[in-house]
Amino acid sequence: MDAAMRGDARKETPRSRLLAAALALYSRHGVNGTSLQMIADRLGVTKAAVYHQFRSKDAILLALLEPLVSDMREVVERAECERTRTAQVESVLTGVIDLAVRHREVSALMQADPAVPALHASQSDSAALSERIGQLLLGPDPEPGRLISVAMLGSALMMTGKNPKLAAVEDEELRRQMLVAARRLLGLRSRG
Amino acid sequence: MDAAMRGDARKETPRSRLLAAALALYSRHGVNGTSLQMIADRLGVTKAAVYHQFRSKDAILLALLEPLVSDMREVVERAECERTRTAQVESVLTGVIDLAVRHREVSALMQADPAVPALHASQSDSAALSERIGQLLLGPDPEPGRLISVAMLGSALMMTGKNPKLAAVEDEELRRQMLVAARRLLGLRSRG
DNA sequence: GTCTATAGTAGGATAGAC
DNA sequence: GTCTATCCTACTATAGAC
Repeated sequence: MDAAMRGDARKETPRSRLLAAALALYSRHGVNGTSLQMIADRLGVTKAAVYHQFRSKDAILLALLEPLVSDMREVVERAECERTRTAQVESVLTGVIDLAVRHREVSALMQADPAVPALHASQSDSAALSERIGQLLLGPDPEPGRLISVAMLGSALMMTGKNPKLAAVEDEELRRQMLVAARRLLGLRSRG
Repeated sequence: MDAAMRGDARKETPRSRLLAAALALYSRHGVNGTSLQMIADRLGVTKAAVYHQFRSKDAILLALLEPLVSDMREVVERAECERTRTAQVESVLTGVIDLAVRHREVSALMQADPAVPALHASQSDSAALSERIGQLLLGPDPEPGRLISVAMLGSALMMTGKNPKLAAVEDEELRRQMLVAARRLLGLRSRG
């Protein structure tokens, strides 16, 4: 299996190639800045061929987000089962970092692209999951300092993977360093 | 002077009202997701009236970014004059946080909207300023851990002000708490 | 400074042949 | 699964009246 397709596709299907092309363009130009014509051109086909794979432009975005949303749901549900605050924070922190590193580009897309909330308004709702993640990190009745640290952490975790300077950093290394930095940001002790 | 217009406009001109409307829509829907019709509708006028104030859609975005870019340039140039690494980091950190708080929505727009790099490719170039800010924070020959902390900090600083949960937080409080959190993230001692 | 009207283009999406 | 051809809508932008 090629290294570039880890995690998104087991086989090189027309569908998976289309999704990869769309993700690259969405990351660079934004969803609203990318036309179906641009996607088709990148694949060397016509728009009609794109419509054979997906019934609409929204369907492409949904398909791109689906694996991330699914992983987010799993992370949130697992963390919410923990019984101490410390364990909840620990669980959600490692879970979100893992997911942000595995889905680097899609995470940034979900965090920053205005087309995502517009789409999920009537859909499976990534916003609610982000909200639950925030609550887990905040805990009950947070001080302003905590509120602000957690807000900063949210942007940092989801957006960092897209940074071109980190493109060459291995997943494992990136995960480890992000976890250390996130603990510092929240004022947690590094685990011995 | 009304509290809502601090920093962007001394008088309530048609131009300043237009910029405020555009910024609100750009923040919510993205630049590419906002049409001139939407801006005109929000002001209760027609598109032609918008074109009387700005010759193109790009010109509106440029006018919105200009005060932030100008402040960024000032911050970078001041920091680059400092002679010790510690003083450079201190200067750029306080400067960027101050600017990110004063221009909360525009900062997030510049950081996250794909229309901004597309525009500045041929313009005054905010990308080069961001690059210089990154260099000041990184220093020469950074370890991977530092590279990743600084990448996280960059997203965090520019995006945090847009967080709706922090809308009620006063500028002064937000600035102070962001500075404390940023120091923790970078592993700096709080100033005594 | 705002309007009506319109040009010219590009967008998402569909129909039907191969 | 990909094509050509087309529909309809929305977009940016301009011209010219008030």
